Amino acid sequence: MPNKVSDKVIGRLSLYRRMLERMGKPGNTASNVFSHEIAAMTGNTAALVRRDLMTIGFAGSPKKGYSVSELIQCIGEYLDAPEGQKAVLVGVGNLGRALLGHFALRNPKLPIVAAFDTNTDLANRVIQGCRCYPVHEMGDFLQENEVRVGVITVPASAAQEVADRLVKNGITGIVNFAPVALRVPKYVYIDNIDLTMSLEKAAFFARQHEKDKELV
Amino acid sequence: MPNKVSDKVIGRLSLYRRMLERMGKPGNTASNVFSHEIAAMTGNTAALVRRDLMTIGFAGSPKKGYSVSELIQCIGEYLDAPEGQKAVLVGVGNLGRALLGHFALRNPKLPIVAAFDTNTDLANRVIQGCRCYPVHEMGDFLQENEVRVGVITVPASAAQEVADRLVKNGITGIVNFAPVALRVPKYVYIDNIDLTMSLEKAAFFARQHEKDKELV
DNA sequence: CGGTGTGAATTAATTCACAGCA
DNA sequence: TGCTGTGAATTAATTCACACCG
Repeated sequence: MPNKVSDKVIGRLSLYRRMLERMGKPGNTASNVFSHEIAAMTGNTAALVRRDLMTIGFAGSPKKGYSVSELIQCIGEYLDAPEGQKAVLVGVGNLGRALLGHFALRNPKLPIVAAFDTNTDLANRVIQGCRCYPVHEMGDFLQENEVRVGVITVPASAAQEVADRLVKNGITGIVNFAPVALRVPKYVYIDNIDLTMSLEKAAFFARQHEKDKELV
Repeated sequence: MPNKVSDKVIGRLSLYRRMLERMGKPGNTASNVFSHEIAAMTGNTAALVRRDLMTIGFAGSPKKGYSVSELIQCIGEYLDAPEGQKAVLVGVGNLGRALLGHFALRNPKLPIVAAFDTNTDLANRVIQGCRCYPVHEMGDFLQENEVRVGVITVPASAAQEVADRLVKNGITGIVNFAPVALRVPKYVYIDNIDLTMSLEKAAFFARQHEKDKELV
């Protein structure tokens, strides 16, 4: 049904949800929010928040705003697979381990069910609550468990090969931390996270913005 | 000079450079590239590459394309601070450690010169080649070393406080891994990297794209 | 030809601005 | 009054398409 929704909208919805869940935590005092409040929490404008909610067909009332719990549920129905979705991670180096810890128990609808590495010493060890397997078992595992989401944290030199194997075994969504442009079929979604690029951008704009400092 | 260049252009330039450096590595056989080759390496279109190079005023020749070494140098002059730039990292947990390893020796013009953590057990330990200090020494360190770039890898609950202290002590560019919208003055650049969002996006589009699979 | 450089056109993303509602 | 929902306008990002060059 949700035909042609942009990457950016999906990203923001994910963020709205996380912030709303945090809101609901302590005494759950506020059961309603206004678009400008969501905007402030997430660093966006109120108009953009309303647009985003429009695209998932969620309506509020001018008087009370949006129901927090209903909105969380609506975003969940939109974003999550009803029966949940399994993900795997490939490359259990420093970064891989850190991410396993990071993702563990984050979204119960989207667990990382296995990790793979060429280092056979890791085989069957459990890291951050996630069991590791040797890479040669990856194909079978993906097929048997119908995994569709993969995280790549191997060195750049191995990333294309890993991507090829993931795609061959049914993965259609990838988060890639290796600094290479992976070549995959058009139907496979890739989100590239380039840490070096991010640092270099921050450094560049740190210099740019420093000049404007006094003006503000 | 470079007034009003977008975040995206800067990001791509950083990526072009990295790919070009990789090219130049082995026998340095190819000393020239065409825009469509850069495009293929980085997952962009040739037209976009040419536009980006236009914005930094780099010209090639129709016959030979662009000189690899000259282009690397030109991008460097554009992106890097001539005398280099120091960065720090705050929050030496799993993710922080992994990033220290990742950034170590990446770009010699942009070293991570120190890490900070509330855990005093880490004080003066050297992790991934980077010395750790207790957070209470952060302000002085930043001032004395004229640091302008910071990486935040603390838990969400501590991120705003850390950001405030960074900004107060002169930081104008931040890479933020905590899932919160940091409130900072307008002149401070922030790149938010939200790992959970990335995973959820990949999961969403994995499902979307699966439907189109046969069509491709 | 097979490139580059670039104005013009297009498409995507965001904001404006306002009617309508409780 | 202060919000939502949304068409229209605006702004940003990318692609088109073509003159020109060796």
